[in-house]
Amino acid sequence: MKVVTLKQIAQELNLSIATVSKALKDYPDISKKTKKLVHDLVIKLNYIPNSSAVHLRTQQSKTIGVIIPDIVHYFFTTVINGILDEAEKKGYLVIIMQSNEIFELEKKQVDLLISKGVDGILVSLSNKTNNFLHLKKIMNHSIPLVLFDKVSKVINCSKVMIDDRKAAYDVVTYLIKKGYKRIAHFRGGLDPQNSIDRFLGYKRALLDHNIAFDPSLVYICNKNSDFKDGYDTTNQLLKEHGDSVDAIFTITDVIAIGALKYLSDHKIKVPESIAVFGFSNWFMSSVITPALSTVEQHGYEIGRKASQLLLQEIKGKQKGINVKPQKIILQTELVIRDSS
Amino acid sequence: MKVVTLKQIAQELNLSIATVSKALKDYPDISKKTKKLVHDLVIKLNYIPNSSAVHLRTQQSKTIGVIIPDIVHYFFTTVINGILDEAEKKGYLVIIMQSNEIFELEKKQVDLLISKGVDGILVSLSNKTNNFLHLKKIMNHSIPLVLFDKVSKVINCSKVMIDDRKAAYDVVTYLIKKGYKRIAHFRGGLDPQNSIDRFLGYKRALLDHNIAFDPSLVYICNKNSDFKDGYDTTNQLLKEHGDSVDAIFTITDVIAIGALKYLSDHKIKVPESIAVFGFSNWFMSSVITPALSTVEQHGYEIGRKASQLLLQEIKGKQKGINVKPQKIILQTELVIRDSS
DNA sequence: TTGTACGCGTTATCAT
DNA sequence: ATGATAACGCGTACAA
Repeated sequence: MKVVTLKQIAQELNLSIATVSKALKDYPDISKKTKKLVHDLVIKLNYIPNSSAVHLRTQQSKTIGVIIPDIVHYFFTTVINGILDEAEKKGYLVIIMQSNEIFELEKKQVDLLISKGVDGILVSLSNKTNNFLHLKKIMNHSIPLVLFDKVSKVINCSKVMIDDRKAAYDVVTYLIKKGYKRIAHFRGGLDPQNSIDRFLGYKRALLDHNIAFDPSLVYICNKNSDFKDGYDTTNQLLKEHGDSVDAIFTITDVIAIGALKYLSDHKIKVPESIAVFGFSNWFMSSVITPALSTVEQHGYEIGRKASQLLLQEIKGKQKGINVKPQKIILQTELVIRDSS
Repeated sequence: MKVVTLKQIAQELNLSIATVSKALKDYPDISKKTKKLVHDLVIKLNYIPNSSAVHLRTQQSKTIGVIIPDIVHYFFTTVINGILDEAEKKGYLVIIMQSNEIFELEKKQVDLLISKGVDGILVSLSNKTNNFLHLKKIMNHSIPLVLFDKVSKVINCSKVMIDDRKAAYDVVTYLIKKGYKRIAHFRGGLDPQNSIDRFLGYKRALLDHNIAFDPSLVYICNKNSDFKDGYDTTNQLLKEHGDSVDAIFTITDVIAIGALKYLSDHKIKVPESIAVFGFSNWFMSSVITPALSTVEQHGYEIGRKASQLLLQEIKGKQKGINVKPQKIILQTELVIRDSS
């Protein structure tokens, strides 16, 4: 079956391409009769417009691009879900690219998306991203850009995120109120903003409640950011601090679950001997025993909002309105379960 | 910053568009001097070719489309990861669409992808897909199509899948050899091929080992295909069969974990009183207590192979070679842990 | 060695 | 009510 174009339809009906095109777009100056003729043949021949041609002509690709560090991550998966739903509703397609936490890749992917002529771009920065020329390039091309989750303070574009510092503060305050005093923190790397912010929230909460901040209780736990990291770091923690520690606050649920596994393997009772508190509310967290206390981060909502914002900016741009960058901070909530 | 086209470059250098274009493509009939001039300006102005124009001209979009039922699924996530890696390697972009297990959506998404002019399409069918005209349409447009995981026997295109029947057969045979005799099966819906095949493998294994097949031990467990289904169905199973049952084989790990949770909540020992066997080797399965026995399905590999196959067919088509549909069946393996 | 001219499929303005 | 025509940006056969 040959691919059907307006031209074929026009020939078949002895009409001009222009007329067919207008008939399909329901222009008022085309007769009912012709419109019906065209519509019927279009259905019969299964005509599907060529979006590249439309794109070239209209300067709209009806496509947005997304760059995320890692798709195999429950949290990102929920975000993407939100993005897809919102985009789909407005008739946009989504190109997804994975930076694998590699800065060079992230840069290349930006170029690819620009070359594709996407109408807008959503980015969650890789942990290794430490300069932002590629984001500037996006803005220089006046392509709407929205950062989500892993954002940078340096770039002046719309952002959708949570208040990591506050969330961490709330966790640690909760633990302190519950009577825990020696609270360890398994943090992420030194660069990512959310790793920094969660750490700062942790520290601030301690100080605000007159508990000395002990740097030796803070572990960087980002080898692979997986469950084994949590397992191994717990091992190290207990070796270095014995049972003086009475709680662990981890930067992700996966790491918390690694910690729980270690504690369970070594018959250390949770939360009696040590409490564990995670971050993200990975749905698995409610299923394990003991169920994990954690922070609900509303990934789907983050994706939906980011998509909405982007689509708004795209629309604004097309209308020639200059939309100001917005910063949306979504609320988080403590989810208290059995591990704390 | 205005968007840069070949035209701008040409004007700036007082050359024709054709010369600039050829210089960039390293045509032998362009002088070194001109090439250097062009390249330098291209870098300075940050020229990025417009892919829609290229697409229109070359009939290649360097883009493939993927339709999957549900992205928030560890298994699919790993598949997508494989797809992205392979596509990226060959310079292809990936448009991901989610059917949400809705047949109507799946059909619409096929149209969208065709209209986008993707060079090829990968589909994992929704559970509710019961006719295949939309897939036929893809093939009629002579767009390469590869089905993966959830495939249909009716359509004659390339497929990448596992042998569900054999995998299930292996599981049940293993359980029988271990001494389990009253083995329940929590299956999926009646339509999806892999649900059917796993069930058939289960049944065949029983019969081959002289264990009567008892239909009352088979539960359809697909309300949401989540952990709660497993929890509730286990409840129902025990209510109806008491402790005569000594093993449960579930269609997915998530459901198995729901079952484990129920058993743990009710102090029923696993595997002493009841063994549990899952399917997929979701990475969480190794972390819970007791660690879940399951079937490794190699999702990443499925994605990689499917992508490879598709890219091959695309290449073949462009060379005018007619590539025969291939069927790749990837090996599965039993992963024996503590729950069986 | 460089440039001219055409076409990919569509939209939209302006004639007829 | 319909059609001729130009334009979007690029690639390439052919002419100069």
